[in-house]
Amino acid sequence: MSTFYVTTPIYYVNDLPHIGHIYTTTVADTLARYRRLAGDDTYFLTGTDEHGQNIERAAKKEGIAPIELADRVVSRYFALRDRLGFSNDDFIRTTQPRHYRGVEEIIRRIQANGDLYAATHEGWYCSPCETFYTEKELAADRTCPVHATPVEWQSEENLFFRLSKYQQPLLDWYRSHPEPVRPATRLNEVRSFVESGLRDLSVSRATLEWGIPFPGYPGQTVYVWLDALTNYISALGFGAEDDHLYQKLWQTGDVRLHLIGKDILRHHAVYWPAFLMSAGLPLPTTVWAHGWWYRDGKKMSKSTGNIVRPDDLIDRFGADPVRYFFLREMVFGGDATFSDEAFIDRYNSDLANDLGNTVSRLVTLSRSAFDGKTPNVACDDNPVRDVATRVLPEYREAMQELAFSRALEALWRLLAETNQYLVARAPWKLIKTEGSTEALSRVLWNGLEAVRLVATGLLPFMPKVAPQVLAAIGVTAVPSSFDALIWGGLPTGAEIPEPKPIFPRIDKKEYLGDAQVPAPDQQPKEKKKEKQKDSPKEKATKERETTLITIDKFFETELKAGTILTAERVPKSEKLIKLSVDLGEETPRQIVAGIGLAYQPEELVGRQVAVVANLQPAKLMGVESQGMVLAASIDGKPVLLHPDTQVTAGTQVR
RNA sequence: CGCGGGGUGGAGCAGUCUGGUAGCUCGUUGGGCUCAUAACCCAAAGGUCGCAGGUUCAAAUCCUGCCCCCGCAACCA
Repeated sequence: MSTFYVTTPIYYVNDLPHIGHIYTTTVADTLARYRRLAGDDTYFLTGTDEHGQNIERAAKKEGIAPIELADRVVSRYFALRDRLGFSNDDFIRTTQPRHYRGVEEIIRRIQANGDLYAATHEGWYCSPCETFYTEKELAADRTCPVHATPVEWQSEENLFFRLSKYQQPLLDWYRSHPEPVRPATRLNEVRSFVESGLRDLSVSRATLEWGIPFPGYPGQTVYVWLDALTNYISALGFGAEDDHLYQKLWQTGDVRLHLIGKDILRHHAVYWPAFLMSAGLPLPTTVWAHGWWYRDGKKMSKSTGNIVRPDDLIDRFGADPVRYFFLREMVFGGDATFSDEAFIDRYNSDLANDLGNTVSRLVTLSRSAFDGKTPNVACDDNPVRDVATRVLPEYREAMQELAFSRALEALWRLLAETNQYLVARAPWKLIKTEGSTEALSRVLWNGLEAVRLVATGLLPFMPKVAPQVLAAIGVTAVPSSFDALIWGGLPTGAEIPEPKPIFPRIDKKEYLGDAQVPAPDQQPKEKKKEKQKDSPKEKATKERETTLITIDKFFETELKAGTILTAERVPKSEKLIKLSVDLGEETPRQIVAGIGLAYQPEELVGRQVAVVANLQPAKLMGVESQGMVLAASIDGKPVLLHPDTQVTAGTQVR
């Protein structure tokens, strides 16, 4: 029995779970369930990354300890696990003692190998960011690209990992077989990154409090990736007295698979293997990166205010259809679009029509012809069986390749064949003309058997619903292995319950129509592509959306009418225009506005605009902006507001 | 020269590594069936595979150049 160890990234507790987490974990779960059924000694790990400045700061802001914040977010992940039926064998948190032990042990080994050295890390330091920037990263006048505040040249004593030493070993590893990084485009990407030269990596911070103390270097804290990546082995007991899981699954394991999003490819395909090489430990067998989900990538409908999150779909249709959609719609490795319309189309045509309806028609026929039971004679030689024996190996091959959509297509070919077969044999006619004959029994048994095979193949994908499908055709024992995945397993003469729709059809118009009516207390939200990456901006928007402010609060905003004196494009920027605006003050204000896609600088000069006058100055592309020009936003396209008649520059707006 | 992904019937995609009749799902049209969740079955229409060159007996696929779209970086203050 070979071992199969699959991991998701550990998720940063800075953010609540979102579609990206749900997706990766769903993939891992499906794979793990498949491998268990296939008979592999399977272990599935997920968890959370809980250290770092962001957590520290966010916790401080709320006046709670970082671990309290982490606990809170972790509880959300547990809720999600229950909701989506994730079958992870363990959940690692980087704040757990076992993880500390693992990190300490890997550092000990890396150090013993001479790959750690202390050096001065010099650079431009922004203290609000607690980050060093390179000259190139700074804004034009040497200010912080995030805060636009001055940075200082600081040097900090840090520990460095000799990443450069592993450039060639990594390149050799990429050449090894089977390909350690997949899909191939990602392998190319990472190879060209390594070929361009590797610099040693700083692996500690002196300014970081919330993290693992660096063993042997008081005052230093282990920096993110060395900490986080080690979870994959610390969770197995690496560095602990009892490390039997580590020994079985990692040290001598057959498959060590990391599923990741393509954004963290470099860390998993460069840093992590380099750390492992240095520590003298086995590398992952495969790092497999998937793409992004885009949301509503195409326009869904003309009416705005239509944001339906996966949560809503799960609430309404259950977790399994959403799991199905994830795995069927995205060609694993590529990008895909998540939209409600696509979901409903998939649900209706694949689940309601192809699967649900096929079950329904077979069950109805069988119950009426065979007294509420499955047919009493089985059949071993027919076109459905032929298709099944062809399609099942395709399904299994695709699953081995993580080609989930192909695996599902294969199962669906069997459903299509079943429907064709039914039309060809017309059992509903046989019932009328000949009654419950052996011939009829064979026909219906074949159809039901095909459904049984499909449902069995769907167990990894839809762990809650697939057993319901089996129960609907009289199979009450849920198979625990793919021994069940061969022709002939359907019991004859088994009781079948009264059929009820497992996948009720969704009325698309009604559903999308409903969703399009925003709740009364909610502003219509701007619809935009939503990347699954963390976006602080997006979160801020969410928090704001229903907040009412007092009039006093509003008057804190100083709005003025102003006249644009000059306008020019910010170099190298596509949408920024630098304006100087007369606000009735001694000197005109320099304001940068993101309206360059909608307006030409020439047409702006002389116009009057509404300006937020008491906004904290900020740097955009290195240019200071001392205010904000107000504009209406149509699908992100700005339309400037201006006074109805000419007014004196500096006139108050309220 | 910033990095990356993409351009294949109306829509969404596969196929490109390894050249050989252009494929899938949805949608459309016509027909069939009536067991079934307005479902299912059959048939048809619909494509200069972004453009231009090149290699080849043969190019969606390989080579060269170009155009366009989308993400990210670093931009709605």
